[in-house]
Amino acid sequence: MGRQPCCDKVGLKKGPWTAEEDQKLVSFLLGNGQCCWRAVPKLAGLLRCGKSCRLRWTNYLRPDLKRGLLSETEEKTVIDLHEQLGNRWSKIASHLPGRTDNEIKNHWNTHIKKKLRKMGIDPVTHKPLYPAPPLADGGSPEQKVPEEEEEVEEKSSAAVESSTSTCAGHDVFCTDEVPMLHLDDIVLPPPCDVVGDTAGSPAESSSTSTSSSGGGGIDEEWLLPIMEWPESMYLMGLDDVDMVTTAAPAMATSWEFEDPFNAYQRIALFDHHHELTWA
DNA sequence: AACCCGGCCAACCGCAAAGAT
DNA sequence: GATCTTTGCGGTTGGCCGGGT
Repeated sequence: MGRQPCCDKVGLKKGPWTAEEDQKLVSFLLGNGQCCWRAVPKLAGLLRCGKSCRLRWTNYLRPDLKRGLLSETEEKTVIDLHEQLGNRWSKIASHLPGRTDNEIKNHWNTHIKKKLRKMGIDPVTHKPLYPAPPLADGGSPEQKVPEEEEEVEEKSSAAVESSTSTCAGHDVFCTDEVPMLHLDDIVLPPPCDVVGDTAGSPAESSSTSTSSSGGGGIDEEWLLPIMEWPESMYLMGLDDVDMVTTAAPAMATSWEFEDPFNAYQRIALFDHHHELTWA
């Protein structure tokens, strides 16, 4: 009964990922795409189980991830979807581009749940925690909130209104608020002429990483090796994985983990380029 | 300064679903 | 159709960090 845990093999590493492991995983996945997760750690030279690799990629390393707290609109969407779908975090996440199910789940448990309770709303049923008097006719009257919570209630009344009103009036999700890369946005440049085009990529929000390049924009040192990959890698088969992993240090030299997502957006461009060329 | 406590979030675990044979 | 393998999902945990005492 029950399957063996995939990570119980002796010698497999657990716990937090190191920058080096991240590099290996990203390098491998960018070079080879997402294939069989079980084979990924071996091919990428990682002492992790495939599951752990997949999780790390989908929750943290994926180029299209959006970081930071959920916006009010996103939060509203989550509440609305949760009412419809329950704890189906992955379904909910699919409506919020750039957000992961794990992120939403965490945010729900740490922020939204609490918020709803303070508002007198049961986060499970999305109904008032404190039942209304039976004679209430039509519509649900304002639920009585314990005195200690009234202040909070007042402060967030606007939020209550918006979140609860979404149940009836919410029509379309505002995914346009999420800056995502679309195929149309990507001008596929000739392989050696990409730097200029990507300089205005939508990643400006995280452009604080000026630590080494000083230019405040694209780190060409970093970008060039990446964008030059396809030329050689298209010629590689899976047997050439070693080449990919040994090529990684070239990009690793200027890998900026303090603000990796500026870079990741660039990787996304590369990834699209790569995929399209493959196709 | 030291300790405690709670919040937060990355990562793990176990199960279920989907896919392959 | 049965069995096995792989992937995906949701619940839970563990450790770090900041604020309070």
